[in-house]
Parts: sequence; structure tokens; C-alpha cells
Amino acid sequence: MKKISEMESIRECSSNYILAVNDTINVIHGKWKAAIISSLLFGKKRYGELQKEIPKITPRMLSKELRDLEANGMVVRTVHDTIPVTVEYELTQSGYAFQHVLDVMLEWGLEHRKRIIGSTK
Amino acid sequence: MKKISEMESIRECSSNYILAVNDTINVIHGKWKAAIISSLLFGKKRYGELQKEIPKITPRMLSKELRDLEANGMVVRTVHDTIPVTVEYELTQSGYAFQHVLDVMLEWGLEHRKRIIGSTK
DNA sequence: CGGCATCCTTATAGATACTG
DNA sequence: CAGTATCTATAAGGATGCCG
Repeated sequence: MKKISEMESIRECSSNYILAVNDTINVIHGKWKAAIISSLLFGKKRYGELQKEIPKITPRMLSKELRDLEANGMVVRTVHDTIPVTVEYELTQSGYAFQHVLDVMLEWGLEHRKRIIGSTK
Repeated sequence: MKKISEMESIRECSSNYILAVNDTINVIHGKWKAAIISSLLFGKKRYGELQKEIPKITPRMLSKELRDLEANGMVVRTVHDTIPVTVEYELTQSGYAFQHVLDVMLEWGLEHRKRIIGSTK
């Protein structure tokens, strides 16, 4: 388990720890990116499919967020020159690996909610 | 392992999955919260200590973020009526449990950075 | 010591209409 | 189909000064 010792040594220098964690946070900052990534975890999708599957997202936000995710190496965009053109978005290896982060977030969120509810009743 | 099946059943209804993940994201949104939580993982701290340990945070942002974290059940604020007053901030159980989330974020961030560097050289 | 009040700038996001 | 363009509203964040 090399990763653990690597993490520990980084935590000793806590400013680097924060920088690395913020890298991850910045990749999914904003209101829509987690939803986009989650949708793409089920497989590659076209722009219009994403728009249908993500309630209330505007085309402006969808294309902006997709550009961000592409720039950060989370998704790849493929244009097929059919008529009319079709565009497919697919997660990169990092994008698929991000599922583990989302799962841990989900698990913590559920536990947290249980504790909050338990403490207020 | 009850948690896994619980997670799977939630992922089947993907909008709930997103809502729960966004709960977690909202708890640490912004520029400073991860740094504050990380600092408090080493033990309870006073306001002034946090300000010293978190480079460049202004008092306005520190107190705002601490209030947010307190409202979200992440930290508890304790006022000791010494003269002058001293105030201590400590993580709740959820706050300490959040270390696991941060560690997974760190691990993913390091792997992602390796892949990005590897793909550009 | 541990903040708050005020003012200001920038970032983020929504609505709507339009296009190659 | 897969987006842009434009405009507007709100939120986030910084600078500075003051207070119990």
C-alpha cells in the first residue's frame, strides 16, 4: 500500500495536502458537474441526451460545464460528421475513477444526514 | 456491508444520488472550507490560530465560513468567558468523519495529476 | 481577542433568443 | 443537433476600518 504512506507524508506538509484536495474540489465545483459526471458513468452520451437527463440545466450551462470538464481531463468530446453532426461525450479514465470519490461523498452525506436528523428530534 | 446495497439502490434512482452527493459538495463549497476542516482535523483551534494557519484568509471570510460550517453541523463553537474572551472551534463527529472524504479526494487528485502529466509529455 | 459593518469587484448562473 | 450570444440577477470573495 504505497498510496497510504504517500498520503501521510503529504499530510505532514498540510499546505500541499490542501492544494491537492482543492485540485479535486475545483474539478467538480459548481452546481452541475457532479450530475454530468454521474450521468456519463452509465456510458457515453450525446449532448441532447445529457440535456434531457439533467433536469433544468440550460444549454449555456451544459456546454460551459462540458468544456470545463474536457479542459480538466475528465471527459472527451467526439464529433461524428454525420448530417446533422452528432457529438458524443465520454468519461476519461480519471472520469470513471471519479466514481469512487462520488460514492464516498454519497456515503458520508447519508451518514451526516442521519446524524443531523437524529440530533434535532 | 449494508452500506453498499444502500448506495446501489440509491444509484438506481439517480436524481436522489445526485441530491445526496450535492449535499456533501455544498458542505465544503467555496475556497476555504476544506482548509478549515483540514486544520481542525489536528485538534480544536482558536479563531486566531486558524487565521494564522490558513494563509491569506481574511477575518470576514474566516468567520463566515465558520458560521456556515457550524450551521451545517460540521463544527462546534465554544466561548470561554475569560478576559478577553477566547473561542474554540472543534469538529463534530461528522466533521472528523469527513477526513475519509478528503483522503479519497486527495488520492484521486494525485492519480489524476499523474495521468495528466503522463499524457502531455 | 474575536470578530462585524461597509463598500467594492469578480464569478457564477439563469432567461431568452438565435444559428451553422 | 449542438450549441452561441446577449443580457441580467445573484453570490462569492476581497479591502479596509471599527468595536465590545
